[in-house]
Amino acid sequence: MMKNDLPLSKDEILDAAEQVLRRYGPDKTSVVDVAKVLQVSHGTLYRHFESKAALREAVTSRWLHTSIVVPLDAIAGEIGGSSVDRLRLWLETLIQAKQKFAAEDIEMFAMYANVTVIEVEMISTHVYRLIKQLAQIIEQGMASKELKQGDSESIARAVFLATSRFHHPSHAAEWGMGNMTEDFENVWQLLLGGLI
Amino acid sequence: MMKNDLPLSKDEILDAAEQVLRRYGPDKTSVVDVAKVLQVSHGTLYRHFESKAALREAVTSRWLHTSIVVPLDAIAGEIGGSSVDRLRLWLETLIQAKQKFAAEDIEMFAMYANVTVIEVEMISTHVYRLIKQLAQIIEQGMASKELKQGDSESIARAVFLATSRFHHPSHAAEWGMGNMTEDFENVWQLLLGGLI
DNA sequence: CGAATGACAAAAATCAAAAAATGTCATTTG
DNA sequence: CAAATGACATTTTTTGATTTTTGTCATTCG
Repeated sequence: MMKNDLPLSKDEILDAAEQVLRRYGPDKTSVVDVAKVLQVSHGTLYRHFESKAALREAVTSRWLHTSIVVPLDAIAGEIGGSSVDRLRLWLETLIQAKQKFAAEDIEMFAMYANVTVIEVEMISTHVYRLIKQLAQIIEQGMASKELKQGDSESIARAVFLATSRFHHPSHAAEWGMGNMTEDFENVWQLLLGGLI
Repeated sequence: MMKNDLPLSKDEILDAAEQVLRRYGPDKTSVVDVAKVLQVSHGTLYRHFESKAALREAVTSRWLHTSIVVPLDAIAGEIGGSSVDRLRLWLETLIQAKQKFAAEDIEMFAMYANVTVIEVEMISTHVYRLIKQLAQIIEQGMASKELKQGDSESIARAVFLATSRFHHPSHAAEWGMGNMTEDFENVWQLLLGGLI
């Protein structure tokens, strides 16, 4: 029983999976539920994804890309203007996006937090991409003498790691408790001293 | 049925609890198990601790104090010598202690990681104590002009937060994966730039 | 023939009954 | 009489039987 004659695409499956996931949450979502939405048999989904884990990873990966990587890339890709400002904007955008999703897109964030623990490979790739963006900003700053010279990628990684508490999902419980804004401001000032 | 005529002390109970906990792990340890070791009835323990949670908290608190706070206090309390060196030593000692316990004293570390999530009050007190130690080192550095002037406590807090990834228990899974040593070195260099 | 199906075995989640643990307190003990 | 007990009600965990879900693949469909 197929929905229509068009062949089933990966993106259609991801759309359905994301929709079901948002409705039922990551724990209560089964492959059969996803298949039902698409009006196909669950066996069909296994022609497109190796396993349920692979499907979850794909959903998370796409979500991370569109809601985190793309917006940040727009900032990192800008040319001209102050690198320091752009660096700060990039970090604030990352942090706000994570904290906003943790509060509002709860089911997706729960899945992402889970995947972070399980799918180490996929997450390191994602993190590496983000660090590359940071390095891009930092390189520009070095070129314009706005920032101290140094190995942009090491420094980018250090900046990313030093701000983990504000964007890593395993700290989500602490967000919204203390003075996140003030804490970030202090860390930023400290890092800035090492950067300029 | 008492072990002997001496009245039961809190420390005796904590010793027994810690022993049972190390043997069975935090999940499988019951108040009755602890009472059995002490050869008293479990009701007796409730004369000394309000609840099982309070007992767990007390065990964790004592463990944190002797294995983390005291050794670090020795470093923070030293007088003379380079503050930068002491600061680095303090951080390395904290990080090594945490990572060592995560690997070797698995049951106690599991309980501590758990308590970190549940007993927010107790952990903030502990963290505040550590930040005070850091501030002490930083103040000395400021007095001797080794470090830039500034609000020592804000800076201490920023240093602590910026190094979270290396000592916060919710990152324990990541320890022993990548290049923790190199990553810390890079973060340290970055922070140092902001400090001196 | 490529895409989809659905029957099936194996693995995992669920649920309700049973067992164990927590926490209270009237009573006992030294 | 201060300290400890252990019987008891309540809550939580365990257990094992049952159901659901995952993943495979021989067969069907267009």
